[in-house]
Amino acid sequence: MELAKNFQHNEADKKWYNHWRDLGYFKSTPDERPPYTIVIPPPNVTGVLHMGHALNNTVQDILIRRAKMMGYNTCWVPGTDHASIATEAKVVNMLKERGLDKNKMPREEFLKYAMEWKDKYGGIILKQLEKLGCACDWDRTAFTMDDDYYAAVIRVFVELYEKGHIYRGVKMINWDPKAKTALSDEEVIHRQTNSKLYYVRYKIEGDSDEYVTIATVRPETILGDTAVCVHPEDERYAHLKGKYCFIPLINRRVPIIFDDYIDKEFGTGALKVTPAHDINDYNLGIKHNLQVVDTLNEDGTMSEAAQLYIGQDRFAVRKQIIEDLKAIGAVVKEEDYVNQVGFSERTDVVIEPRLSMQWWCGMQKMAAPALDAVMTGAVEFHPEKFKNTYRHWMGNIKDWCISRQLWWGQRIPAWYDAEGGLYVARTSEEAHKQYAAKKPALADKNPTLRQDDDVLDTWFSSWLWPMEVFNWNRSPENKDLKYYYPTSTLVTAPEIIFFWVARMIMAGYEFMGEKPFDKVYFTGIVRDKQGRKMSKSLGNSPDLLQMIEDNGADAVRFSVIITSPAGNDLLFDDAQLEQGRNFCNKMWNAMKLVKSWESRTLDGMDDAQVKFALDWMDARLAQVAQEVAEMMKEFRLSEALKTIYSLVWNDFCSWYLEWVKPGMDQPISTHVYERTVSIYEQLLQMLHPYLPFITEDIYHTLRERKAGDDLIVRQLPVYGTPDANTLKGGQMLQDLVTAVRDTRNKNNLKPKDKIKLWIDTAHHAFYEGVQDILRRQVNAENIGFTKEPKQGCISAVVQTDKLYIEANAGAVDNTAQKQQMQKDIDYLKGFIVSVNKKLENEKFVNNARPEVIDNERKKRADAEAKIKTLEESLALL
RNA sequence: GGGAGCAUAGCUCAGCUGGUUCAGAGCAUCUGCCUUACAAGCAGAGGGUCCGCGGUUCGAACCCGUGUGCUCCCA
Repeated sequence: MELAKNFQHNEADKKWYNHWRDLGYFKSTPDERPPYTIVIPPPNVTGVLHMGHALNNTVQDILIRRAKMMGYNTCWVPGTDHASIATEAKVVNMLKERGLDKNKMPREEFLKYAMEWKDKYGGIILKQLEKLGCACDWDRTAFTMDDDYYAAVIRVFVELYEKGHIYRGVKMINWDPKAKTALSDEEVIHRQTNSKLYYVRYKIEGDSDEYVTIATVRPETILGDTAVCVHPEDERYAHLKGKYCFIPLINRRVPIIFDDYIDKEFGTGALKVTPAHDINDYNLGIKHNLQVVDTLNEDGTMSEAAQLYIGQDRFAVRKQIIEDLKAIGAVVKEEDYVNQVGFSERTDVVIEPRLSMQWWCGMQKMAAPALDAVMTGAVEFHPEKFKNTYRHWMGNIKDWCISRQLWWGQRIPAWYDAEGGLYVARTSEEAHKQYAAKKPALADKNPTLRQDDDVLDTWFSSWLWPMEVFNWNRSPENKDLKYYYPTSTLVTAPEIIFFWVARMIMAGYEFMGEKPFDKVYFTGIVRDKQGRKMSKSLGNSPDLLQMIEDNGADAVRFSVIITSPAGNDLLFDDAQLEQGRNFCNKMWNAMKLVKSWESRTLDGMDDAQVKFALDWMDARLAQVAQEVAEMMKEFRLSEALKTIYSLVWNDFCSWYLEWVKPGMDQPISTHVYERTVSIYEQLLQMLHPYLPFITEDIYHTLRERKAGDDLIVRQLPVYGTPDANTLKGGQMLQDLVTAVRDTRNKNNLKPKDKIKLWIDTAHHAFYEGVQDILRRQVNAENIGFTKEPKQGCISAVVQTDKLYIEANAGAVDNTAQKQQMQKDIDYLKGFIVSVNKKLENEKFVNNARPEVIDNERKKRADAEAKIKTLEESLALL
């Protein structure tokens, strides 16, 4: 078979993904093996694959594939999240394009459109994950609005209500005037914003022409002011005790109140109090029994209660009211001011604090075991630093606003009767039963109970994800749930530690009595070369699918992992993509080389000459396997990949293959060939979780495989302890080769110029074993041993061995070499001085550990020996 | 305002319990090679005040303090 010049990723990606899937390698059913389970952080149905997903899902795929090769029964559950706000907005837009209006259709009709939209677009992102190579069990694909899932959410709501965790109440909430819904605190993003601080004076009641001046960045809320507050110890205002002032433009008479909540230094020290539109003002209002005037409509326009500007947008009014206040001389001054403004995570509009009746979930009780689990390490966080963040949030946790004024989502299972009575039940029938029990007299009059219009926060459904994807609600004792739960590892972004991770842990303990996962690995954030977060608005997010198409999934995976140290942000750069591509090419070429030997094998050849290479490569494999295992335990994926990369490129390609390479058209020992193939297979195994496609492809190209012999399921071998001497010998051999090549370079000897190499060494046995390799690697005609300096040769030193290079070339210029040797000698002498200082220091000898002292002595002895060798060689030059 | 983290080669980062064979890797750069798998390559090389200052210690990239700069989270 003629092999392609390069790895053809387009064909291979498709071919092997289908192969794995069709043979059922992604599927999992409980058996006697230990499980390794991951539930995908469900991407939003509205989304398309971006770099963040690429990183997150590549990490999960690596963990899954590695676990698969280590004998675990791996189960990676994919799925999507219904994303209440985002999806509803998309569907509303779609309707608008078709000339339809959500507000003019019944709820059921809207939901039909929404479901239609979800069916059409909701699966796109999962299809894209296939392109990346994700080994998900597609038969288990879940969705947070599936019927069973929906029922689970309702059940949880009812149970928590019955336990007293869930309640209904009026509180200050974060209102999104675009989506026209309440949001939880976590859905508000605070951003530094350039604003203006306006100083406005309010006339004091009475005959005198006295004013009190307040400062505000939201002048439109003046119309909702119901007091002015000052500090009780502020002498400037002491005389205003018991007085009233008038809100300008509308002349509302409001009291001047005193409270030590006030910061005397801020603004004028006098605060306008708007209980309906600021949480702190609201609290002040309760304390001082103030009137509440809600001046905003749900869409962010002014309400009738504002008296002025009714129906105009809040930001237009902000400008207009200042003009109008100026006209009556009420504006004292204005200045630039930088403050934090809350924006909606989904719609990016400015959030309005607003008093509103909503459903709340009490968090304190559920937080306790969840906090404990992470602090004691029952649930491990990687990197550990996130434990701090978690503790801080859990320690200051507030009740969760779970109702949303939307239709797309689980509708709140609460019913109201005509008198305002409330019934929380899983079904309408049950609600009616409750009603009948409570009001038997009215029950047979066929009462109408009205269900709450609102739906639940999406996170109120996704916090059940690790249990509900295994059908907790339908059958809590089912064998999948028992086998796969708690799941093994959750891989997610630190930005949703509160939204999701914390709440899943709470739900796990609350409903399962058990944590949802053993470990959480937080990946970094994907940034561009300049360190900016990748985002749609910046347009700095590359087209991932195109990137996969152009470079292959393996190169993309390589690039996102190689630059992504555990838990740190990832600076994405095309250079890494190229590195990944080059690496694939390198492996392909190595395969071609090995393949070219297949037809040249010869039984019974004497392979003593290359035995060292085989032993050394085996030792390196064992060593790296051990290192990689350690790194993977700590989620140091990037380091693990770097280590394997270097093993493949340097150890295997640059050294090993050269060491065993037969001469032009020469045969290769069958034994050496077989061992080489086996070594390559082991490298492929090690690498497979990171670069699944090319490794599987090479695995099958390397030799014919029986059905079912696929790399994805081939079990990793168990390696013994690598032989330290062999490893040391390999290093020595490499040092020798490099030293001779360097010397040749420095003396202008061309690679083709033949040399003779003489060695003065005490380690004959070692050289016997590697002589032939060394000879070929430095292109020497002959290697001999000597005890005497070789006159007329170029000399070099490796450790304490002296090398003499006899070249036919003309006069050699050894000035540079002399300088280098002298430099080395000087360095070593300095080194010995510092070691001696230590060894002569009584405090060091008395305090340091014995092995440290021994090591220092050994360093000194080694350095002395080396100096001696160097000096002798130098004298010769 | 509260909390967390970071600062090491041009860039991205390693450097676990302090011990000059410990100042490292990859990429980039430079030099020489179209050497019989690979120029998407091979062989070599250069490159650092380990952010500043102070302290602890026989000894500090590493520990402590402090300053500066940056990032993130929370209010």
